[in-house]
Amino acid sequence: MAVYNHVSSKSELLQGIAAVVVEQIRYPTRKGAWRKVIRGCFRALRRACLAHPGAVRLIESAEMLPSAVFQPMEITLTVLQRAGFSSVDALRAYFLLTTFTLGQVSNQTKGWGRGVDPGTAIMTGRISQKRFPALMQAGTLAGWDFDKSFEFGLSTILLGLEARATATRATR
Amino acid sequence: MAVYNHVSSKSELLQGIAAVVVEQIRYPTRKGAWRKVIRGCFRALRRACLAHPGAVRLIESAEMLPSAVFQPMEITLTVLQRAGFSSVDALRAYFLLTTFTLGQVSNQTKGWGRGVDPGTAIMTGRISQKRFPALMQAGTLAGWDFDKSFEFGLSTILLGLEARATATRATR
DNA sequence: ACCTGAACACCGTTCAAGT
DNA sequence: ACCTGAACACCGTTCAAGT
Repeated sequence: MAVYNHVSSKSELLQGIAAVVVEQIRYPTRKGAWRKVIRGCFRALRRACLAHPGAVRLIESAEMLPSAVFQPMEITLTVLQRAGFSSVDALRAYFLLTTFTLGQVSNQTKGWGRGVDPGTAIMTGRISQKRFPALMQAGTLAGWDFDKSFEFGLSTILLGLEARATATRATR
Repeated sequence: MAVYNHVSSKSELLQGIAAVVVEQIRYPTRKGAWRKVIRGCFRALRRACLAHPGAVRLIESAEMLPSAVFQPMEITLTVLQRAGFSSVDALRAYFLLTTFTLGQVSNQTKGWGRGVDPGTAIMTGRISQKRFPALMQAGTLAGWDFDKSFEFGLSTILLGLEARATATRATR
C-alpha cells in the first residue's frame, strides 16, 4: 500500500517502468550510410526490448512516454530524407520498421507455444496434410532462430527501401 | 451468470470470439504471380482485423485457435517456395509480413493519441526543436492515411523479397 | 513525509436452488 | 438442460490512524 504515496495508480507505476526502459536505450551514432544507421537503430531497439521481457506491452499500453520514444523516428526521418525520401514516405518507412521490430520481439518473448506453432499443430493432428501441404513440409518451429529471422526481415525491408530510392532517383 | 453453462471461463469466451473471426476470413485464390497472391492475402487479413477492432488483441492472447490461423502461413510458404525461396526464408518472410500487418492494424485501431503522436508532442512542447529537428519539420500525424501507409509497407517488403529472389537466381 | 491496516468497490467464479 | 441469486476470492484503491 505504501507505493500509493509515490504513484497515484497502478497504471502510472507501470507507465513509469516503461518510461525508464525507453530512456535507457542508447542508439548508435547516425553517421554513415542510411542503411547502416537504420540497421543499428532498430537492432538497438530490439536488444533493449529483449533485455526487458514484457516491456513491449507496457510501452504499447502507456498513455504518455518520455520524448525519448521519438528517437528512432527522428533518426529514421533524418537519414531517409537525406537519402531522397519525402517526409511522408520516410514516416511510412519508420512505421514499417517499428511494427516489424516490436512485433518480432513480442513473438519471441511471448513464445508461440499457444497454438500458433505449426509444429505442435501438426503433432496434435490439428492440421491436415490436404489443406496445409506446405506447412507439413516446413516442419516444426522448435529451435527457431529469432536473431536470424529478425536480420532477414530487416535486410528485406532495407532492400525494398533501396529499390524505392533508386526508382525515384531514376525518374528525376 | 448464465454463460457459465456454455463456456467454462471468460478467457474461453474471448478465445471463442477470436476463433470465429479467424475462421470467417476468406483469402483470395492463390493463382497468379507470387507478389499478387501475397498482396491479396495480407490485404484480406488486414481488412478482416480492421472490421473487428479489438480482434487483434484477442487473437494474440488466445491459447488455441482453429487451424484456419495457418492459412496465410500456408499461402505464403506455397508461393514463395515456388518462387525459389528456401522453406526457412519463406517462413521468415511470412513472419515479416504478419508482424507488419498486425502491427499496423493495432496502431490504427488503438489510435496514437497516447503520447506517441509527434504532432501532439510538438504542440504540448514536450519535444525540443534542437533534439528533434526532422520531427518538427515532418509536422502532425492528424489525418494520417493508414491505407496508404500499409500499401507502402507491403510494397516495400515485396520489393525487398524480389531483390532477394533475383539475387539468389543470379548465383545459380 | 512516509507507512500501515482495515474497509470498499469491482469482477471472475462457484454453487445451491430454481424452472 | 438452462437460468438465477447469493456468496466467495481476488485486486485496485481509499482513508483514517500511526510514526
